[in-house]
Amino acid sequence: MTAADTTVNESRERLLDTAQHLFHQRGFKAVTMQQIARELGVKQASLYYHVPDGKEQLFVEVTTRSFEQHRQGLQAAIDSVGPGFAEQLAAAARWFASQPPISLMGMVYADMPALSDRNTQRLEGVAYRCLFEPIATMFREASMRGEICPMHPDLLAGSFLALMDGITYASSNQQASPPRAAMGEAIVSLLLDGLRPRAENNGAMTYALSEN
Amino acid sequence: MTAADTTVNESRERLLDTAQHLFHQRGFKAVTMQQIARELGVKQASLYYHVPDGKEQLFVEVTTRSFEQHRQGLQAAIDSVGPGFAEQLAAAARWFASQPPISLMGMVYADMPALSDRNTQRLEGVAYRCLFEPIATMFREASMRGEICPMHPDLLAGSFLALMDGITYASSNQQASPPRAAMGEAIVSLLLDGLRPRAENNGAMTYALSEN
DNA sequence: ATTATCTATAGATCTATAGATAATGC
DNA sequence: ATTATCTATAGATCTATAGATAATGC
Repeated sequence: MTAADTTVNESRERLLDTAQHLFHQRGFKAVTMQQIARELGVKQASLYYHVPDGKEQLFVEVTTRSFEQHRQGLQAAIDSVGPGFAEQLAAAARWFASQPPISLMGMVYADMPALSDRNTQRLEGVAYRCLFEPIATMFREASMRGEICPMHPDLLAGSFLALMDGITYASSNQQASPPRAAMGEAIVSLLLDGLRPRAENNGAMTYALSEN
Repeated sequence: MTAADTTVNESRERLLDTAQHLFHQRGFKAVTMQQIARELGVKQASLYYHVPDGKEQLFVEVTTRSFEQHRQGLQAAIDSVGPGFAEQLAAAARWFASQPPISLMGMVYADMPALSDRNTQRLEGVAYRCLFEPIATMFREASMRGEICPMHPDLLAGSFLALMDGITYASSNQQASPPRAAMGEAIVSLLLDGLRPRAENNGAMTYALSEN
């Protein structure tokens, strides 16, 4: 515990990565320490050497880590394209499409209720700060610059997150679904221009109706 | 089993209602037979008289029932407003806002992996037929009538479902969130007109920027 | 005789701990 | 001596079954 604090701990990192992957794919309750151990090729009890505080703490740690990564990547993506809102929204969508799914709504539905109140509150706070806040700020600033119609930034941020979360569902569930990046682009243009045909149709629409 | 098939079975209905409520609020794995029994004021083992095929079959039954109810209500809502797309979309949104949440994405994330393959496929089929199909058809027909820009109806249906699912999340999670019906309206106008300011701004936007 | 409950419990998991064991570095 | 694993297992759940018990209707 003393020297390992500073040293890069290879085994522990592998454990966290594996747990993160499994948890975010199947949920806290559905994943057992047994399964994580099997994936790593060790015995279940051996995990507790690296994670002495147990399964719930492990979940909180990897989820927090994942959300922090999203905050950083999301902010970098938004900042990388300058102050135009349409570009920022597209950059945010590309970021989500490039990342492994988070199933935010699934977590709230199934994982949070299984955690202690303290951990639920903590994770909700992290989710707010890392995912909701950066996006709401983007909408709020665009609104103040007059680039978008004045709608409640919180509602827009929640809608955007729900849509990004939904891309996961569609692409895992549907047979022969389009790539996630293309779905992200289509959703961005939907959010920008809406469904109603415009007089000045400048061809921003992708994803035209094919068959079915 | 012989006479009870036709007779309305009061206790069994109460059991199904309670199970449906709990399952769709917390998920298949998180809800125990113990909890369902406690809610009903009976002992856990007594449930098996009404549901001899066990917990998983109970989940499949109540989820199927719930999806069928959605199909009926959704179709009735859409049909009740005639052929105008904007009205149909608003009616569908009102339907979802009026119903207890389904957490469709949460189910796919957490519940499906815990079921047998057979039951997963069955429920996916029911979800497709009851939720996805009616909405995709609405978009497809509006598209053919030229009322909306030509975008892939499946993508639009998935996006709409994700947004309706997301309303749940926002209204359960956010402090002092607006009522679900108002969020539904705002999302409909967002989908119709998009975020970009229009020259001919006919004031369809609700939910104007307030504070924060 | 049928219906609907109950008590008791087997059997299956799952988390987490205790203590042994092997390998590595001083 | 420290690090990282292992075996073994206690203790807590959870599902589902077996068989007893009470109430109702013929």
